[in-house]
Amino acid sequence: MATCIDSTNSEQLCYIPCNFCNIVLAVSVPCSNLFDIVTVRCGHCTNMWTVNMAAAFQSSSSSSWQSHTHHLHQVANYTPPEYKIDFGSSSKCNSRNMAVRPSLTNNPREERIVNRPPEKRQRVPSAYNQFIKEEIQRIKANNPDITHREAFSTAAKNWAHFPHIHFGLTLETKNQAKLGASENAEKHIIHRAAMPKIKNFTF
DNA sequence: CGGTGCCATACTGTTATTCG
DNA sequence: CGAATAACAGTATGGCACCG
Repeated sequence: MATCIDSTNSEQLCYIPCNFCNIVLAVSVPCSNLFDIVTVRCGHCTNMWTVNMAAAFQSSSSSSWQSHTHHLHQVANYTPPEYKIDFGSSSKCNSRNMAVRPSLTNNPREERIVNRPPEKRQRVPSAYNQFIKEEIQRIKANNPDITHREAFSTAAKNWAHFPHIHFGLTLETKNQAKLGASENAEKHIIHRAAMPKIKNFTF
């Protein structure tokens, strides 16, 4: 049924085919929920269904993994407009919105040229966008009285001060280059436990 | 007065354009 | 043709202006 691949230490990227439109959704599932029953909503057809993540995990045997590898590679490199998925009925992750991508296998280069809207471009939110979104929520949760402007500013500074935690992207190179500089920003250290869930987008 | 739309914030990534 | 530069879109949301 579903196939899961390694994403980060805290989340697992799973590919779950939609029961209704057969589109394969890339779902980022927290490791704590990997063996729960979660509700998935297809961003393409908007239908919802439940997925037993434990069964999904077991069904993704090593034999089937080979046959999926190529397809998943295509999924991972596809950058369509974002679809949302939520775990509405899951008691453990009822408030999370997950970014998912339908597994259309269009040529990214071709889409870049052909599917360009005539006026406004629809773009997939970058890692920075994701960071800001979740960081603002976190800051406001910690400081309910803070203004949105201040929260936004703080989130942006956190991003600027911690390039090495940018969702694990280019971790190795940036970390080496900016490790020394980041030491000066020690006072801004964010409680890692409170950090937004890192999504290892592979666009 | 309610609904709608725009702007502001910081910053990055993508795309288009220009120039050597 | 490749590099450099500019413009724009995206993230959330409060506040303000405008219109019916």
